[in-house]
Amino acid sequence: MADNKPLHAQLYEEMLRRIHSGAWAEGEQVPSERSLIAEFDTSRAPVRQALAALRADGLIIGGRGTPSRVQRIVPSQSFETFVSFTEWAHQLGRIPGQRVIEAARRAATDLIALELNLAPGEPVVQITRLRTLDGEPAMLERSTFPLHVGVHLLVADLDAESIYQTLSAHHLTPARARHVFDAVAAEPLDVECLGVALGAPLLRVRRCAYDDHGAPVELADDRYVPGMATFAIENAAHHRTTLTRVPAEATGAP
Amino acid sequence: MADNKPLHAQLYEEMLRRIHSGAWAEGEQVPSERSLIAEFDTSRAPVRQALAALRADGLIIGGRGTPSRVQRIVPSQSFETFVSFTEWAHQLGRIPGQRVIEAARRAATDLIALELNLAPGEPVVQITRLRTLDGEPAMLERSTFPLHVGVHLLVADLDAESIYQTLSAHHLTPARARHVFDAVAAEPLDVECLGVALGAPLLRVRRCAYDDHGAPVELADDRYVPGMATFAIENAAHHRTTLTRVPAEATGAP
DNA sequence: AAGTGGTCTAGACCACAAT
DNA sequence: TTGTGGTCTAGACCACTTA
Repeated sequence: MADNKPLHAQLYEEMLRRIHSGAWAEGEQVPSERSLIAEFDTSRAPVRQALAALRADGLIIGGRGTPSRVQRIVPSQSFETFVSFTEWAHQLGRIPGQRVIEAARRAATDLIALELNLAPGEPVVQITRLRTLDGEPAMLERSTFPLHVGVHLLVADLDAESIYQTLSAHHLTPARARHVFDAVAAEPLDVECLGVALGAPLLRVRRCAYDDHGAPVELADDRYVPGMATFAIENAAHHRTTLTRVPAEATGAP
Repeated sequence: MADNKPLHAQLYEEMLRRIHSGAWAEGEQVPSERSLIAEFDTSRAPVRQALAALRADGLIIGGRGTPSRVQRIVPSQSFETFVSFTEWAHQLGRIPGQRVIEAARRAATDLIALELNLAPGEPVVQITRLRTLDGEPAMLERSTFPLHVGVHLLVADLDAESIYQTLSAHHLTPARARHVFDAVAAEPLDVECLGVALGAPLLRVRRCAYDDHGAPVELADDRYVPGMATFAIENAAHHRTTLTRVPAEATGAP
């Protein structure tokens, strides 16, 4: 193991391995802090810091008199999986597909310029794609990119490649995103691509993604066919909230 | 100040006050840990624990050689504010309202029994309420409670009181929740209560809330009028994801 | 009564950024 | 070089749960 990482981070990774390998079984007790201190021959702070990280991940619970227990093994989706439709579908074991409806270069409207931190009228690249799951229409994606980002996409084979992957190859990986959820009625283009009735309800997810330095990378308007995908949030008073995009059938018990 | 809270929690609250009051101005440096140790006449651990909590809330950033700085004053919503419509409206400075459409005791359907971890046919309490913001219809809430929870609600004045508050008074405070988002077409009852057209798109949020011990407390189906409220998620590769229910006008830049 | 996690003290050394 | 936060040690006492 690399020695450059802090001890608590190494302990965290080791504990993660033990949970995923089943050495620390789901529902069973985690060894006591004192025994972990003895095993790793260290002091209490790094052990507690590692355990706190597991706790924040929702992987262990309990305490206060009782030994901590392993809570669940299925983790929340990574940022990458959450942001990228392609990654998400692959993780589910389903086949993502896409068909480019339009890829255009045009001048930014005032609203888009504001969100992307550009001057009104500056050129942007707009790409409209139909996204499918196992061949069935699932979502219509309207994405807008600043020109310096979009140029890489105009020359890419978007019918075969993930936008996320293409951007990553040019060191334009999104590092932060804001998603806003609401419902809209299907417009004519939605009707044509998604095969729903005019005015049918669609789940709209508007996304603005930023790079490492906080510069806007993408502005998107995704419209999901109900029944194909939903979004789930688990949040608790005491630990980190987790986010998942889920196939619509799985409503999910505790 | 109550003395029963741990020191780090008291420090956290005091620091929160200073940030909200402007004593620690946005963008400015937070006093150094050493000076805070001196001021509060304590040791480093509680001070660092309080600062770590602020950091997890996204209220302060920085470090590693540089002093920490106050990041933003509008924090993400607490679990309580996120879960409770009433709390949320109050925090926005808007006036929440509610009208009970129905409050009934009936037998659980198979689906509801499954989600609430009851036997099919066991009694449950179902409450349908219209929620308003500044007098305008905003959301139709269909909640189902296990009988031992719901009995407290059947005798409460739900037109005046928050369900969340009523439950808290009986030590039934939700501690964990799962929210699932999708879009649905307005049904006749939605039309009647919310004043939208039949088939109009509504943002549906299905919620299952659990108490401290993991026992289901509430199963809800909330339908929001587009334009009255949306939900926003900020998620980053490296920080905790934050969740906010926002008035629909504010799309929000970085 | 014994064991657990929660909290706190009082030090120490480190990497890093600004001066 | 100085000050910052990041990490770690080696103790201690507490509240709580379980047996």
